[in-house]
Amino acid sequence: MPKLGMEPLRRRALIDAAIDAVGEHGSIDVTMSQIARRAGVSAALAHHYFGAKDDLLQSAMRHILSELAEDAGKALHEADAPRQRLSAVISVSFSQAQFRPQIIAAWLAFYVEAQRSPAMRRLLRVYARRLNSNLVHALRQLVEPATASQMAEAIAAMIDGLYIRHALKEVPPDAQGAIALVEDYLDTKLAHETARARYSARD
Amino acid sequence: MPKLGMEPLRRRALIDAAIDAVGEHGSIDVTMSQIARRAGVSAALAHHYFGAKDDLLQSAMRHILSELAEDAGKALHEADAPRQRLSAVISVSFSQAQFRPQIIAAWLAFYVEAQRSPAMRRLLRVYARRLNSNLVHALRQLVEPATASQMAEAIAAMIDGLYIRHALKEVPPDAQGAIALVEDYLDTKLAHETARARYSARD
Amino acid sequence: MPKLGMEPLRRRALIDAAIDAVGEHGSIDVTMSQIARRAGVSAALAHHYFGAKDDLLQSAMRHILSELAEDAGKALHEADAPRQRLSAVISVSFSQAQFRPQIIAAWLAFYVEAQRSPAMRRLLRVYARRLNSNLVHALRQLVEPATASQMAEAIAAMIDGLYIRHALKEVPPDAQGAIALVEDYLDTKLAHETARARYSARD
Amino acid sequence: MPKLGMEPLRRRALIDAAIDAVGEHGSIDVTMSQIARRAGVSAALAHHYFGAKDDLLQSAMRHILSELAEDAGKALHEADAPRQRLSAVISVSFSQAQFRPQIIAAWLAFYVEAQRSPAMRRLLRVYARRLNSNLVHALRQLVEPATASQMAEAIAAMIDGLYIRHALKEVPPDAQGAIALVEDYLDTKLAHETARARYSARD
DNA sequence: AATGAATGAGCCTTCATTCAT
DNA sequence: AATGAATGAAGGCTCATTCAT
Repeated sequence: MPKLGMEPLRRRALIDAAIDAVGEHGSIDVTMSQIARRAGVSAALAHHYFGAKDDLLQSAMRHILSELAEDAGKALHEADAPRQRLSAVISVSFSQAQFRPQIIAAWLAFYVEAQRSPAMRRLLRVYARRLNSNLVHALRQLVEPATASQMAEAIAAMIDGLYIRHALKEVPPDAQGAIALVEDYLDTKLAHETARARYSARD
Repeated sequence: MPKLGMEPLRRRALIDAAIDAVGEHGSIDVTMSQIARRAGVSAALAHHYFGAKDDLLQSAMRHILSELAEDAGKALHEADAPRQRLSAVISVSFSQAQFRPQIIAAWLAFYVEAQRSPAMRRLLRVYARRLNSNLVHALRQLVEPATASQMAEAIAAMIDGLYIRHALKEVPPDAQGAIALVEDYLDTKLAHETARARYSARD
Repeated sequence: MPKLGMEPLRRRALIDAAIDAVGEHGSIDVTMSQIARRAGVSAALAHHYFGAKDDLLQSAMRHILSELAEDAGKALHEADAPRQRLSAVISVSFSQAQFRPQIIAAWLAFYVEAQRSPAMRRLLRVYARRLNSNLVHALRQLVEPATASQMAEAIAAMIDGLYIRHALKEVPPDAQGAIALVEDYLDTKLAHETARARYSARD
Repeated sequence: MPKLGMEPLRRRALIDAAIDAVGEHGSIDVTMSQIARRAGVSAALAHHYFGAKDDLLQSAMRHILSELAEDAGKALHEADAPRQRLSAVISVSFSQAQFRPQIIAAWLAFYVEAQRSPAMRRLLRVYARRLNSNLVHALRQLVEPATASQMAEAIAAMIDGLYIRHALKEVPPDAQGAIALVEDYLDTKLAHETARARYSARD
C-alpha cells in the first residue's frame, strides 16, 4: 500500500540531509547520492521531489535563511526597546540553533555558490536586506540616520566576518565571544554617538 | 624567441590564469583546461608544471596571500607610529591591488575550499596569524593587552566580513567605504579606551 | 522485458567480456569501454557494478580459476584410484573448456599482472596450492613423499609451460599432445620409481 | 665539445635500464621517462636513439635472448658428449646470469607482450627454435627421433614452466632445484628409453 | 511512492612523441 | 649529443539525470 502524505516528510528529510552533507563536506560538492543516502532514500527520489540538484540546494539554503529569519522574528517580537531589539538580532545570529559548525560550514558553502547562482544570490540578498532593515530601524531611534546606516553595515560585516572566521576553526564555535564582540562595538559606538549628540546639542 | 627558461613564466601565467578563472567563475570548480587555455597553453602542460589541479590551486592561493603579505610588509615599513601602522594594515587589505572583484571572488572560493583542504587551511592560518600579530602588536602600544586582542579580532572580522559581503555585490567594490568603516571602529574604540584609561588613572 | 535483477546477469556478461577482450588482445591493456561494449553496456555501468577496472579484472581471473577448480573437483569426484586421479587433474587442465586460445591468452595476461597485483597473486597462489595438494595427495599413494613432492612440482611446471608455449602459437592448441607429454612423464617416472622400490625392498 | 661515440654506450644503458625497469615493474607498462631516468638521460634521447618505445622494448628483449643464446653457445662449445650438451643447455637456462628475479620478471613481461607484437613473437620463435634444435640434436644421438622430439618439447615446457612459476615467488629463485628437476626427467627418461631399446633389440 | 538500471557528458591525468634550441 | 618545452590523444572514473517498473 502506497504511503500517503510522504512528500512533505521526504522533502524535509532531503533538505536536512543536504544541509548536513554540505556542512560536513564543507562545500556544495556533494553528490545527490550522498544526500539521498543520508535521507534514507534513493537518488532518483531526490530528483523526483526536487527536479535537479540545484533546486534541492536552493531549498536547503532557503531553509537555513528562513529559520534564521523566523528566529529573528520571534526574538524581535519579545523585545521592545530599540537597544534590546539590536541585541536580539545579534544574539539570534549566534544562537545555538544557527551557530553550529555544520550550519556555519553550510552557510559559507552556500554563500560562495551564490557567486555563481543568481537564484541563491537573490535568497541571500533578501535575507541581508531584512537584517539590515531590522538593524537600521532600531538604530535610527538611537543615532542619526547616516550613522545608523554605517553602524548597520559594520554590524552585518562583523557578523559575517565572525561566521567565516569560525568556519575554519577546529574548535567549537564561541558564540558568547562573538556576541560580546559585536555588543562591545555597539555599546562603544552608541556611547560615543550619544556623547557627541549631547555635546552638539549644547551649542 | 628563446625556448629555454620557460618554467617560471609558465608557472606565473598559470597561477594568474587560475586566479582569474576562479575569480570569474566564483568557485574553484573550474577545469584545468579552462585555466590552461587562459594561460595560452595545453592542460597537459599545466599538469607538467604543477602535478595536479590541487597543487595549482594551492599555488594560486599562496600567491594571493603572499602578495597581500608583501604589500603589508611594505606599508608597515613606511609607518612608524602604532596608529599609523594600524591604518597601514587596514588600507592594504582594501588596496586597489587586492580589493578587486576577481581577487575577492577568488579569495572567497579559496577560503571555502580551505574547509576541505588542510593544505589550504594551513596557508590561510599562517596569513591570519600574521595579520593578527601585526594588529595586536600595534594595538598593545595604545590600549591594554586584553583590549588589544579583542580589537584585533574585531578588526579582522570586519575585514573578512567586508570581503565576503563585497563578493556578492555586483557594483564595483567600495574600498573607501570599507576603510572608513574599519577606521571609524578603530577611532571610536581608541577614543573610548583612552578616555577610560584617563578616568581610571585619576583614581 | 523485466528490468529488475539485472545485476548478476550484467556482472556475468562483463566478466565474460573481460576474459574475451583480454584473451583476444593478449594483455590486460584493454579499455573499460572495449569490455563494456562487448558486454553490450556502457563503460559507466561496468564501473557501477565493479567499482574499478582492477576489480573487474580480478573478478575475471577469479572466474577462470574457479571454473578450473570446479572442473577439477568434478573430475576428481569420478576418479577413484590414485593414478586415475592424477590423469583427471591433468586432463582437466587441458580440457576443451579451459585450453582454448582465448582462455590461454587471458590466463597468461593475468598471470603477468599478478607480478604487480598482490590481489591477483593471492588468487593464483590459492589455485596453485590446490593443484599441488591434489597432485601430492595422489602421488603419495604411489611413491615416496619426497618423490611425490618433486613430481608434483614437475607436473605443475610442465602444465604451466605447455600453457605459456601454446599462448604464442598461432595454430589451435593441441590438447592431446599436451596431455600425452605429461602422462608420459608420469608413466615413465612411476615405472622407474616402482622398479627402484621393488629393487630396494629386495635388500 | 660534443662527446663522440656516445651512441653505443647510450643504447646499451637504455637497454639495461629498460630491462631493469620492466623487470622491477613486472610489466612492460613502464614509461619512457622511467626508463630514461634509470639510464640517466632524457626521454627525448631515448626516442632519438630508438625511435619509439616498442623499438626499445624489442631491443631489450633481443638483448635478453641473445645473451641467453650466447651463453648457450659457449656452454655447448665446451661440451662434447650429447648427454653433456643437454646438461649444458639446461644449466645455462638457469645460470646465475639469467635466472635472476628481474630477468625472470622481464622475460615473462616480454613473453606476454609477444602475444600482441609480431616482432617480439618472431624474436621468441627464433630463440625457441634454436633451443629446440640444440635439444633435439643431442637427443637424437641418444634416443629415437620421435622420442627426441617429444623429450625436447617436454624439457622446453619444463624450463618455461619453471620460469613462470618462479616469477610469482617472492623467495630468491632456486636454480639448483630447477636444474635438478629437469635433469631428473632427463635421466629417468633416458634410462627408460635405453632399457626399452635394449629390450627391443633383443628380439 | 519509490527505486534499480542505465548512460552521456565531462574532467583529471598520463604518456609517447615531436620540435626547437 | 642532448634536452626542456609542449601537446594530442586516450583512458579511468564520477555523477547528475532519466526511465521503466
